[in-house]
Amino acid sequence: VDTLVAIGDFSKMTYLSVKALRHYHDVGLLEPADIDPSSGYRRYSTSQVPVAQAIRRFRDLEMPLEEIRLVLAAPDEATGNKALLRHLERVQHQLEHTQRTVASLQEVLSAQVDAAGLVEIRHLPSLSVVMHSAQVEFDVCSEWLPDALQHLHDEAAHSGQTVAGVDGALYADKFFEAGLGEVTAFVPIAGTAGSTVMTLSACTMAVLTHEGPIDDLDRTYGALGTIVAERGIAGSGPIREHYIAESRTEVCWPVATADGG
Amino acid sequence: VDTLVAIGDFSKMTYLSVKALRHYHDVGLLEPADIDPSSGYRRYSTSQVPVAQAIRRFRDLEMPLEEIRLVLAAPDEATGNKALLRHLERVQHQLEHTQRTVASLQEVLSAQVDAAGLVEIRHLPSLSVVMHSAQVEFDVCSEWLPDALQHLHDEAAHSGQTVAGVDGALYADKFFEAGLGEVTAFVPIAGTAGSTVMTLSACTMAVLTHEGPIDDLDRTYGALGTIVAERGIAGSGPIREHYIAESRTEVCWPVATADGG
DNA sequence: TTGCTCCTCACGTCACGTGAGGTGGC
DNA sequence: TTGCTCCTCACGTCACGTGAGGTGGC
Repeated sequence: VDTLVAIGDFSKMTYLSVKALRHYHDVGLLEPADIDPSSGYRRYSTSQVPVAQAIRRFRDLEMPLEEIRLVLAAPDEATGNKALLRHLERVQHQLEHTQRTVASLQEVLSAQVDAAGLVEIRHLPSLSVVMHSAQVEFDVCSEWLPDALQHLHDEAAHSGQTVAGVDGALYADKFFEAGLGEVTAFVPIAGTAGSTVMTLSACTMAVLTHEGPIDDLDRTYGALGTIVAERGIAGSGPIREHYIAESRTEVCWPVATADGG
Repeated sequence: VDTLVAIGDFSKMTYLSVKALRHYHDVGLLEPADIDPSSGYRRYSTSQVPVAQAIRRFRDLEMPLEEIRLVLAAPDEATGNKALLRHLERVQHQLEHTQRTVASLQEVLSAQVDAAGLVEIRHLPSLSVVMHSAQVEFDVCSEWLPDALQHLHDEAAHSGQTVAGVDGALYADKFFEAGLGEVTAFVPIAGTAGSTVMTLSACTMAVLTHEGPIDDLDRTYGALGTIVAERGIAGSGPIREHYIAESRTEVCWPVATADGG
């Protein structure tokens, strides 16, 4: 009942290149309905047109072939839709990020911020916190962090602990340098350490407050790192951020102290 | 006067991974300010922070490294901005396309269009036209075609020719099958062939009218190709489109005729 | 002196694209 | 019979990432 067509015709019906179709066959994403045993010619059924067009749309949304395979092979529609929606959310975030990047590009191309007078060397006292650490990819951190902080707040409320300060996070060097590393979300808690409450030890850091769109946070990192390097006071340890308000973030850069802290 | 920092610190100041920084050095996009001759250690100047951050933003916008190099190496600002704006236009188109794709995804995932009753076998008479052919990439055709048609209209007006029909284009098989092939834009002209006016010879084609968003044009191709294949009337030659109105396109698929036309 | 940072290959990844060289179908 | 379509390798591309194996700096 199905009509079979050669790969060239199927290409025109789906807007997928012949090379792409052969690749999808190789990786088992879209198998031809039939293969001529003597010539090896692929024959596609016209009933495969819709799935091929769906694949093309997924690829237009930059969905990886493996994810497309999962969506198409989902045992039920709910499972497939869940994976699809997760990807669409990511696309949506990417879209918004791109638009903000375009909007702020001119500003960024102008000269570097001069923030020398705004950097403050601050002794941060030790702090009782609930915390959660994980290996996080740079690209997904902006999705991971709010979830992690929300969880910490929920747990604190649930166990009757009192939040006693502003949310924050620690970022291992590798997180920046390799694009993947340990990130620790923390929420300050009143009282002293116990089974769930940990202590962040005191340290001295150079602090610069970032105000404005979070996409420009790198500019504050650049300005702060520059000043620490110019003064020759670089220390070691994770970078720390304090989330004062929606568009107000303190960036804390480790500096060396006389006592080696 | 410049302060030099190691690659790890520069990574944190710019949000570029160490691997990316080394790669940019290898390809000559961003050279360290200094390289230790004995150890090979790269040293970056804090004054390089802004250009590195600009590179990161360009990459966020998927600008290829070669294009970034051109923007950064532009002899004057106008030249660089021109290349940048061209890319931003492409990004903007991509953004809009992605948003339309997301919006129409549900619809597309439903069953294939049944257009059997709407396909018409039509004998297209020979036609006097002004035309322009070029090798066009699939991805840029929607930008190329309006320009090409506009040029043809301008030339026709300039040489006193009368437009006598609706704009159209021919698409070689390779355009779809290899993602790159000959596309011919044409505008019908009153009168007969001369030095600039050519003749499209008569042919018989299966015609299906696409209505609605242009992003769904593949669905009409799929439906039309399916019907031609099912009836076993496939012919050869380029596919032809007629641009009747803003969201109304006739798709013409070559069919075989008794006389071999 | 001990780690830690940094170095250079060499190879892998992802989704195809690019030929080369050859056979099958109408 | 002649092209034209289709086939299978093998390798290239782009922008890095992933180790392996080793040296330098504080």
